[in-house]
Amino acid sequence: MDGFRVLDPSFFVPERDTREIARALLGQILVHGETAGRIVETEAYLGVSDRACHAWGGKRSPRLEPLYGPPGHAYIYLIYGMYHCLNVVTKPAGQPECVLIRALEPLTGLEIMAARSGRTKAAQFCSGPGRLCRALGLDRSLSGSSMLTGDFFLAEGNGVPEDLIGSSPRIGVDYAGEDKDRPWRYCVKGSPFVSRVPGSKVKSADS
DNA sequence: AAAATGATCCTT
DNA sequence: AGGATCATTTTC
Repeated sequence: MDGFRVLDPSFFVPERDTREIARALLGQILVHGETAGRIVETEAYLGVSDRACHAWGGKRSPRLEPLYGPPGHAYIYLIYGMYHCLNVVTKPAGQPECVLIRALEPLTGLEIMAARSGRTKAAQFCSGPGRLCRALGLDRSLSGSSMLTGDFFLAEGNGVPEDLIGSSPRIGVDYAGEDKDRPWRYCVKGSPFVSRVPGSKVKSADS
């Protein structure tokens, strides 16, 4: 049932730019227990100099500690009192950069995802950061854990060719001033599993 | 101690 | 367009 191979730690070499990692994560696989999906949408958050990043200005708090941890670790937080968002730390400890995973194409455990989400269309199970955490059963108890080992991990996929990757401004960061329009959101072009089609205001996967 | 605030999603 | 819902942060 498994057959997923954990992503090699060299994926997170220190000199690799977080935006490049965000692009390279497209087409890789996110696994938690019996559920798994192919990453089709990501956003890069560039640490202390990025006003949209939680660690902007070097801010620290107990919630943010995982973001200052080693690459390949998860930073998961609760948003709006009801949804969780999953980020992958991209840089060595002390350098708080990460990639927000925004959407997956469901691969395994479809019935579990359907039950958790209360939905019937697979295109709606994981099309959004809150949705995918709900469908995979992720919450902040997993924040700070490594995603390069265990039953919650990143696995090798086929990647996505450069010409199939689109970029657009990040979602929901209007507070970020001069950084709010930076095109650091990446989507697999034409994928029906992304949260919103770039350029459109409306959710793509909703009926 | 109290108030404000979300890297969202769902319903009207 | 507005409400749900609460951990975390900010303000008093």
